Amino acid sequence: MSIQAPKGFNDFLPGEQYGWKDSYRWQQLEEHFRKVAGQYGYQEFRPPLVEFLELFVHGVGTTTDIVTKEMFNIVPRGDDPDPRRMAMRPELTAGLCRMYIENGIANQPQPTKIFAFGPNFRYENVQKGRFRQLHQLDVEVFGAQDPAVDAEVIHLSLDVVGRLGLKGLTVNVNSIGCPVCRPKYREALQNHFRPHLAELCEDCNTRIDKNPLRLLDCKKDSRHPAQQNAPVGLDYLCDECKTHWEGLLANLNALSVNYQVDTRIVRGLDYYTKTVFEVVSPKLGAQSALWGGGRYDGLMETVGGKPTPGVGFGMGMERVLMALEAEGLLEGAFPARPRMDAFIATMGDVARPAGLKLLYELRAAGISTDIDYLGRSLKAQMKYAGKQNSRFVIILGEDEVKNGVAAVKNMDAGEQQTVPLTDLVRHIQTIG
RNA sequence: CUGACUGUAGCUCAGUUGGUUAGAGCGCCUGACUGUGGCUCAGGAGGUCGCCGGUUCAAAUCCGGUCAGUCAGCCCA
Repeated sequence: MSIQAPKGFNDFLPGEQYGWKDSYRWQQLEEHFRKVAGQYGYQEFRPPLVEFLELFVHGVGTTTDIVTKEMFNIVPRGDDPDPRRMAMRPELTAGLCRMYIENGIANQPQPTKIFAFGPNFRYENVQKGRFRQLHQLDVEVFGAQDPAVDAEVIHLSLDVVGRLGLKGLTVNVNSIGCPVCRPKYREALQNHFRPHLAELCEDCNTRIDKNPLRLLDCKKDSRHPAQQNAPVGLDYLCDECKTHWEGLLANLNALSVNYQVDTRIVRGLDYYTKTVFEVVSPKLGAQSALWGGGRYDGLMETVGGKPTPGVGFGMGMERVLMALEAEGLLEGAFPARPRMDAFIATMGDVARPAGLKLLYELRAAGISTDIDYLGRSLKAQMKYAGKQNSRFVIILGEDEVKNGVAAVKNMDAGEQQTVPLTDLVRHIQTIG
């Protein structure tokens, strides 16, 4: 084997045989997302793929796995006067906050409703549904704390996949409070788990001081009795968070969103406050989360902006496409590749230049057209046109050129007629 | 990083208890008509059997190592 793609980096090629890696399906998923987000009033932001490392450290959180062990770092050249490290973005939210601050978007009409999508990079152990270059569809709302916005964002995310036919998903929601109430809950968790530390795993022993909420989503110790009767975060919410939580549920009910309250989801990113949610599919194996998100009212301040509430989600494009494939919905979700309108088959040295001239005339008229570049026989050109699924084959030989006509074969009907060159565009547009 | 499984043609895979020029299907190219696709038929191109070493008269096959891939732990999208 010669050189291969790096581990966790996928190739996307055109062709249905590539399944969820079919580049045409990716193109359609992106267009679909643009359309749905547009209908909800969201506008596209395009953050760079690289930011200063500092932004992600502050934005994503110093205790997160993403920052502590999964960052693709970029070390500046030795002769670069700016010595700051940069990093490939591991997620989109931090960069979007930076854009919002740096461009003074807060001075535009609020709230700011953003969609974005593209590749993110995490130095992970590769597995089914988990890659080092992963793609996300992302939505953020800055500048509104109304729980109706949390509900809108959740509804939007479900709408995106719902319109593609994906069903049987579980929507888990929870509230993890705010800087006012979370310390009390953290303390309650620490007091609850501390007596059992000797029986818990190494990670849990570290987490109890750094991030006790994540004791709850430890898989190793999930069956430990201390997990079963652990304090529930919802019981510790302050008045403001409690009101927000109840408002969220009321709004979700009003929108007929089918959700489950799961008090164990806490999310792996530090910036969340109040609402957190996760949507999982039963069809994906170990990496079952299709998307997740929540509210992060403190994030904008953390990365250097004025206090601004925010809520959003990141949806895994690979996982959505894989779930569609597992459900047999890939063909149904995305229409078939558009056909070519015409293929020009020429014979001989006289017809060739005439064919090339015609090729560009048809293209200029908006007719998708191709021609043979391998000097093949007429038979082989016909065969090739058939494989390309062209609607028409325009045949040019010496006789046709001499008479200013072309033999036009309708490949579906198998019929052929003689058409004046001056009438070709209209002929194809009429029938096609 | 740990564990399990897997590496043979572009793709999906056969390959017997080690034995001569390593096979099939699909795909690709050419021909069966000196100007007509899909079907059929004939032919062709394409492989240092992941790599290195060992055992043997002989290794795709057995052994060791190594690299790569897949899935799982962990974590998340």
